[in-house]
Amino acid sequence: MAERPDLRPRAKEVAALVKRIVEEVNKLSLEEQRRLLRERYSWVLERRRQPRGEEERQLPPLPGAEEGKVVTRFAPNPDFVIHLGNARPAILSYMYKEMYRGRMILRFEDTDPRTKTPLPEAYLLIRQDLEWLGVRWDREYVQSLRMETYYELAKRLIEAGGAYVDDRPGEEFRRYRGRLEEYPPRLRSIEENLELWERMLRGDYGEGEAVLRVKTDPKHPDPSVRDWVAFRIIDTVRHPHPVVADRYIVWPTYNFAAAVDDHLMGVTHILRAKEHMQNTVKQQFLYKYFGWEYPHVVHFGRLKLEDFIMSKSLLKSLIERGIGEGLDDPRFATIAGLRRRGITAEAIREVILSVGVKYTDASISFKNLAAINRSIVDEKAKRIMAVFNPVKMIVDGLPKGRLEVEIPYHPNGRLGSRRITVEGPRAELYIDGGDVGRTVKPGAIVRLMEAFNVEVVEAGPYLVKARFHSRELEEARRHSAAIIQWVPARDALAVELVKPEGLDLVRERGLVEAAARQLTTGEIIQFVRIGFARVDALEPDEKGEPRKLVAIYAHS
RNA sequence: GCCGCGGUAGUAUAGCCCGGCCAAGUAUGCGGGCCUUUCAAGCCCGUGACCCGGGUUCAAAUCCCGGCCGCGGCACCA
Repeated sequence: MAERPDLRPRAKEVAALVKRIVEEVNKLSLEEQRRLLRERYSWVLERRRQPRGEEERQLPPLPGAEEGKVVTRFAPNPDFVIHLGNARPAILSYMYKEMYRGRMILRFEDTDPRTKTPLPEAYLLIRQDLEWLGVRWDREYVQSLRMETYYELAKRLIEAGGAYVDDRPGEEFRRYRGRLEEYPPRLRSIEENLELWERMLRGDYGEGEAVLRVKTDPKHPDPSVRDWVAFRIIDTVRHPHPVVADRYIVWPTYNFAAAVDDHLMGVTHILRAKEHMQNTVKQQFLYKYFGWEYPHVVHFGRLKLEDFIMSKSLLKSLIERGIGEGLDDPRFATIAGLRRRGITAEAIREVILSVGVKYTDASISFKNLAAINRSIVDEKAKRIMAVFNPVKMIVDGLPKGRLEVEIPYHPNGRLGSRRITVEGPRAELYIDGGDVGRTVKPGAIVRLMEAFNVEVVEAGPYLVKARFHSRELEEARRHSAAIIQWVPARDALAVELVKPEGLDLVRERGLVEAAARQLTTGEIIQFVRIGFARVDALEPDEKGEPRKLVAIYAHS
């Protein structure tokens, strides 16, 4: 019917016909049906074979977007670093800009030195996080450096009769809420407003003593829309701004600054979370007064990482109380925190792309993120042997002399290899405490991965004694031997694996093979049979030699 | 409370605008198997969803109405 709309008026006839034929076909045997299908209707089979939904995932088109003319923006408040939730508008803005070969703007919205005091280092950290995410922008603005522009626009707005100075206490305004038309400040002349505005700028008013309000619909169903505040006074002597200190006391609110900037900067498409929906309504009043055209807006729901604290203020207070190691604590869902625990930018981009632009909130589990990350990291991560809660194993009966094995860093062989040597006839090495008593028990044949097989003689909690059994892998297979990782005692390096678990950091201590000395900070590796981890530090001793490898666990 | 927006498997998403190629696709998770010098990866099989109720229609995940549930906003925050 979808293909032949011309048949629709005769749907009843068609339905009857279909029914008859289906009955007829059902009378045939399965073999008969197959044969007929192959001989007479092979095109049906052809079509079936085509996989569905295999096309590359793409973002839905942007409303009103023109190739080469799209301008998007990401406008963070530098009072904190960005987290996975903020990454959504950032990445989507960037992807759409790329999709339409447009431009992207990065704008720091730092117009509240009092309750959302900007963090001086955040300006840089946010840029770094964005760059790491692969987000590239074309122009950059800082709102606190654009105050003169806002003042000028405010004046124009007053001149257009779109705003008035309200020098009464806030309660007074609220009292008039139902009959705003009669609110005395609202009735002031343009001249009077201009004069009062000049006095605000001059510093005649203190905090809370005067605001500039935008004249909106006094009967708007949402009371917050009614004559919203465009400028207020902030005592910057007491609350200095990290960029402009106490140079200004009259500050635009978010709705004024953002609205004006979006137009001035030529933004054509605003991609933002749905908590801003009411703001669109408010800002449109300004656009009407100025005779501007409002950009296209795309709203989407929140993106949550399950079991992670996503709230900025909560994260902030945790850090202030000294819980956590800072903005990049691996327990936090900040971009820096995720990076530090081995989540790649590619994985984050993929999650955000897969979540797309829906109104509904999305809650991603870490397992899900990990699955995506694993597929990215798997082919690049060196396989390294490390043992935790190490137990010493003494192997006797080895062939005399040097036993040298060359082990590739990755089964695909593309990551190079390292050599590990063992000295016969008696070797000391360490195995993972978790294996002792399980697969490593008296009488068992165990293969030390990539090296040789041993027969366990004694398996105590602190010492395992074993006897060399054979070299060949086939021999291990014949005995269905467990294959375990191990570390030669001679030049083992201390390792600490930090596992973020909820709000805890569990530290597991162990030993890692000597090759770990060659790793670099930031590298993502896989501890064989344990999981993926990111090298956080190679701590040196007094002589500058690596003393300990610190890695943060990512996922299995 | 008022205003706005949503509701497809455990999770995320496709399909909804424009009703019939949808007895609903994909990814991940989960269960099982194969393969493998890792408990990773890979391969195969299985699992499981249109919030509820009415209506329109030959035909509803898709359109309409009602309900329920969830989210967001209601600042001199952004």
